[in-house]
Amino acid sequence: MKDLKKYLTEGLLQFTILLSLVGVRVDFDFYLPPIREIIQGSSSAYSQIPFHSLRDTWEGSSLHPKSPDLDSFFTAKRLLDQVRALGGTRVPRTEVSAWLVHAGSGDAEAGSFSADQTLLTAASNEESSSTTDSPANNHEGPSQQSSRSTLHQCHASPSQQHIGPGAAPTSSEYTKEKQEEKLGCSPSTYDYNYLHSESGKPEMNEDVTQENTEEPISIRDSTDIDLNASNNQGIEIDRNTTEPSLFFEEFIQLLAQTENTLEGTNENALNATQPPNRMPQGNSVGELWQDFLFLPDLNITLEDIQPVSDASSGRNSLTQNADDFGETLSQDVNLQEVMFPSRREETLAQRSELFPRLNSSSSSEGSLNPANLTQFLPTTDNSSRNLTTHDLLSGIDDNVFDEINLMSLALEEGFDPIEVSRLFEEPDSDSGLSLNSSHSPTSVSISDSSSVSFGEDEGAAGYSSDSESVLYDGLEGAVGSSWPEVNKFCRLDYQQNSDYSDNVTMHNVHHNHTYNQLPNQLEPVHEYHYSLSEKQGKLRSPCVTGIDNNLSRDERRAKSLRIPFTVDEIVSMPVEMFNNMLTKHCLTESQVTVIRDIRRRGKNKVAAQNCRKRKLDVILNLEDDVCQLQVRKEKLLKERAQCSKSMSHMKQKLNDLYRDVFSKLRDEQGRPVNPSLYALHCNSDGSIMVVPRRLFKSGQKQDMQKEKKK
DNA sequence: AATAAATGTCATCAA
DNA sequence: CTTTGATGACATTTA
Repeated sequence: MKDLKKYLTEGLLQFTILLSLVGVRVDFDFYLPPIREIIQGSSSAYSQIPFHSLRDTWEGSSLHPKSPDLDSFFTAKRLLDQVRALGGTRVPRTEVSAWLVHAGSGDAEAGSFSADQTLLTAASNEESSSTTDSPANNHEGPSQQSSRSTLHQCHASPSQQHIGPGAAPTSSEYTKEKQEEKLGCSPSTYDYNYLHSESGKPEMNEDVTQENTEEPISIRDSTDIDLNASNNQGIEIDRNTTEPSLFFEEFIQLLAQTENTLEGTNENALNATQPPNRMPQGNSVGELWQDFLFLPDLNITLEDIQPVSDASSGRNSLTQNADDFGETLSQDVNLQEVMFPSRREETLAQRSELFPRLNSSSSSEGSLNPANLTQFLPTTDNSSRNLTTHDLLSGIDDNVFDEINLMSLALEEGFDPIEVSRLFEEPDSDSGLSLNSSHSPTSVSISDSSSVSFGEDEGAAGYSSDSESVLYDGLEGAVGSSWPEVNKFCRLDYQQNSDYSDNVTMHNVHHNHTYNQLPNQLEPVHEYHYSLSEKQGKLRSPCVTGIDNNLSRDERRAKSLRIPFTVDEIVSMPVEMFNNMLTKHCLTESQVTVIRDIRRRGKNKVAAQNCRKRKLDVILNLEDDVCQLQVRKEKLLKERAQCSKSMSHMKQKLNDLYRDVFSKLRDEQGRPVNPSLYALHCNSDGSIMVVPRRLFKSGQKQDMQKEKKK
């Protein structure tokens, strides 16, 4: 029993990791510059939120705007476009989220479309039906339609929250909105359906079906709405930006629920499963993660999960979820084969490359069976996501898993950065894992550490000598590797240089300390390294150089001084913690100096980024103002021309009238009145008098004088 | 190799 | 006094 629980828990953990990772990538729409501007407005820089701290938070699981993962995003986007081009039906972008979540949904096509089918599965089935044209999918029962209606609702509703005139929240506001949505502002039906159908409890989904069938919405409705919504970028964007994180969080909750289900009984699961909209206030992703990670004995392998899913014939109650899970897996694989048979092998190959890393990074003693994992991985996506994340999966490299492992480790340690750093300092510890054991299980730690850290071409920096290898021994991961940014920087290089670790083994590092403006503060050994590195820097292999570029100078400096903190930690930690760190640790003077420099520079870097962003915003705003003023000026000029034209017209008419009046005027003798001698004077009371011009002029002069006096 | 843009860094000021 | 953010100016990196 407990083993089953552990297996499933571990499997779900891995699955969640994959899902969350994929979700992160899908979230890239958020970083499309124009779209982002639409959402956040142009004043995001004023939010004063350090980018790195934002991305280091759970909320900031979204990527840094400048993250190199944008490449992955664009790749995924291009692939998605290809998918759309393949199928006759154009896939709305909204469906991407659904596909991704489908990985976690219950048996997608295990049987007929029953009431317990998840809404997201329904969505994915819709896609598969439209793309593969499977006959089975053509028989769509009312329950499926109802599920789709739910999908439609949950997609439309949250997006509308952001739609509105002038809806351009700043980044902080945007984050707040996301949090509000996560806390239950999103439609309850959506959360309810999603989570309960995920748990695979038919009795729960009956309610869902009843609820949904009240308002049956056809599949096409959903699609049409999505397509229409694509005309409105706001809708589309919001959907893409809010849902992935939502799914991720809910998935974590689902895992906890699954845990409860396995621990207790099935009937308890119903009670334990609460509607997501009643999610406790403090149930942040981090807490959920923490709760999850505190579950005992997570050390299981996917290999162990496989028998559970294979036991579908048994169909006992405890393995019900696992059964559905396994069926989903195979189903997804089949879908992939149907849609992209040519890519099947390629994808599998990439995944099998991935597995050893996952294996080594996920559990020290666990041995993942690539074949099993191959079946496992596709669950994170279905047909469409296989396309969009074909590269993404390859992008989910060891670094990502390492990050997660580091985070979990950190959580287990109470997230004490010091403790985490100590973990990193254990050369043989798999918990140090991160960059070490993942990409090349066979390589030794030293070689890996060097592979990750060295080779920046910056200035005179050079890492080509073996003499400093001792300095870095066991420090891998201590600097800049436990946070997403650095790992993401490293990712592509890992992918492209799968065998490079062997090469890198030969490259140990020298550090350039000329960067420091106060070289006298540095220990003499560093000066020595600098002189060496300057000479040998150009001799480094391009492979190492590419990886080395991923570490900043400060990171390398910190590494060289054996500073047991990451640059991000040093920069982003609060002042109190920072001071405590300086006092509690026996740091040398040079270390303290470097740490302070790192902190100062890191802070200033963020400040400079904000400042520049702000300046750009100001410039853009001024340009906008100029454009608006020019438009207004042209408009005023047109108005003036119009006015002068009408004035001349009026004058003409007045002259005509004047002449007409004088032509009919006669003096006492019946002679016509000379208009050059007389003028028409309009009194204030509206009466008109014929006044001799000299009197009229003198009267005008008097009026002028009076006005001047005033 | 030259160049512009982007980014990092330092000095300085103000809060 | 220290810390932090903002910003101009300069340096360095990147495209």
